[in-house]
Amino acid sequence: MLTEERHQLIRDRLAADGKVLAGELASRFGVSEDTVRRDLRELAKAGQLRRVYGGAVPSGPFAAAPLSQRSRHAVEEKTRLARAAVALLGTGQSLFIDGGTTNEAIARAIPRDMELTVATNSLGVASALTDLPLVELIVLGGRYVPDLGTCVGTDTLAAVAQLGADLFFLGSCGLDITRGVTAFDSAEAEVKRAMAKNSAGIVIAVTNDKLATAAPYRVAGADAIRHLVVERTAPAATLADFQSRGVQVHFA
Amino acid sequence: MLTEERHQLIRDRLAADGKVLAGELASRFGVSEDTVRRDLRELAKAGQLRRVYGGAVPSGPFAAAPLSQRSRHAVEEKTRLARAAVALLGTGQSLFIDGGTTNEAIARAIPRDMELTVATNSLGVASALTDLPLVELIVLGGRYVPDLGTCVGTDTLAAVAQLGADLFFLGSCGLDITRGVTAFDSAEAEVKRAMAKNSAGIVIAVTNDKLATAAPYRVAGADAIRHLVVERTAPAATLADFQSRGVQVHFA
DNA sequence: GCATGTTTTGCCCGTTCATGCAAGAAACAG
DNA sequence: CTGTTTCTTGCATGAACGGGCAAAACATGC
Repeated sequence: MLTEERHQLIRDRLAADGKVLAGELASRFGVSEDTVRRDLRELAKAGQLRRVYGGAVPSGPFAAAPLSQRSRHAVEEKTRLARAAVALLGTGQSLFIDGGTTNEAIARAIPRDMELTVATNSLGVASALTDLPLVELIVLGGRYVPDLGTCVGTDTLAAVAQLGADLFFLGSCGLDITRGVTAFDSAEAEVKRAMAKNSAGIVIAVTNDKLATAAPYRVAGADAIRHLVVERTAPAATLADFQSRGVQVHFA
Repeated sequence: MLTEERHQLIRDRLAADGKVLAGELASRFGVSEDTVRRDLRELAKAGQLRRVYGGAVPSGPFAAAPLSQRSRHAVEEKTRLARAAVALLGTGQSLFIDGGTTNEAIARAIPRDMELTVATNSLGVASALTDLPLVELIVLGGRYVPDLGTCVGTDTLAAVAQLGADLFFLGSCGLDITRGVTAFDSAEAEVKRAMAKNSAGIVIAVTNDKLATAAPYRVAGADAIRHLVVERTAPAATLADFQSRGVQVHFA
């Protein structure tokens, strides 16, 4: 039984059943579970499946949920980031919040007794805020983009143009000291630019994997950021670059 | 049974039924209730559902009422109504859908392979539609009203004015043969009127308790309704009144 | 054929993770 | 207010995990 042969069978079985179990594969292939675990580890590294305790599940296309599941560590890390980001808020402020899982975590981290006015084009953020009695919520409508979980387009831009905010929580982007804040989608970037233009300060909370990466569309320069919320393990050199541009860095 | 697998099944069931019960899931999965509770807690932490006493409901505006209040009969009845309402749809049509639990049930009942363009001011309806790959979703933004679960105001009206639809699913209102369709809120009624004006036909699906009741604000006359979807147990006399005004009555 | 280096595999061990159970707290129903 | 159900927390147990190691299988060069 060749290694490559096993890999192909695992892929097939995953596509057919939607999951595989390490123990089951071991007995089916006649190899030890350690070998199967190694196979799964390699396939996961290549992005062909997602490793979970006890086996593996498909990655990507099968993850139909808009708030696609991330690893447990990522969830907790984002929650920590969110708490630190919320600490920047003052009662009575008005905010723009756009899309991304980190921004959704921030929305969930807002305490119930905080009075705010929030405008968002993210359905996830909006849903999280509907529970909060003291938050005045303004939904920025438009054409909904499933991949982003947000609304974009001319309608969205028109709605943003009529509003102003103290802070703008800018999410799910690439962040690079020279290229600044960048987005993966043209229409998305346009909305972000409009929000940035109409707010007094920009807040960005990112996990380490987003630091020092860049996407095609430019949103704002690094010096436009007022607050940057990062993990404690973020590389100090990168942070120093941002700080030299006047960015205030906060640790989760 | 993989933990991840249970999580996916819980998400699916929640999307299909609008609720899950801890005990029921435990026996279905063959695990202890503690494990199910842990699953629900994790999913709630990730923002994928909202935990309530006895089980969980979808996150966002669905969750306003505790589980006890959403009686089993009402959920099942609304699901039946929803199926009958969806039968009125044709591929490629464009729709307005406004708020209300019945309209949310209708949104959830739309099959995955149906191609539609849907504009809605209800966050609950929008959330339900984000899963559907062939639905072009337009979110009608504006000031969010927690009690209604919908957006209203001038922004909403402006967005509606730019659109047209084949059918308008008008929800959560009073219905009376002489006073017609009525709403509880002034701004809400205004949005409903705008949607009615820009659509070719109005569809109303109601449970029996909404028949022959009226609210302060008038939306449309009884003869403006094209399709009325009701329970099998709806009083025949009332239905005959509507039919004499040219309303097509459909039973769930 | 023989020696050598590489890859694969199985085993061991300390660690992490999922699960069920028990006890106390909280929420609901009557 | 009282009893019951459900929930959370802590804990113990067994399964799954990753890393290290050595043997086996394989490839390569002489």
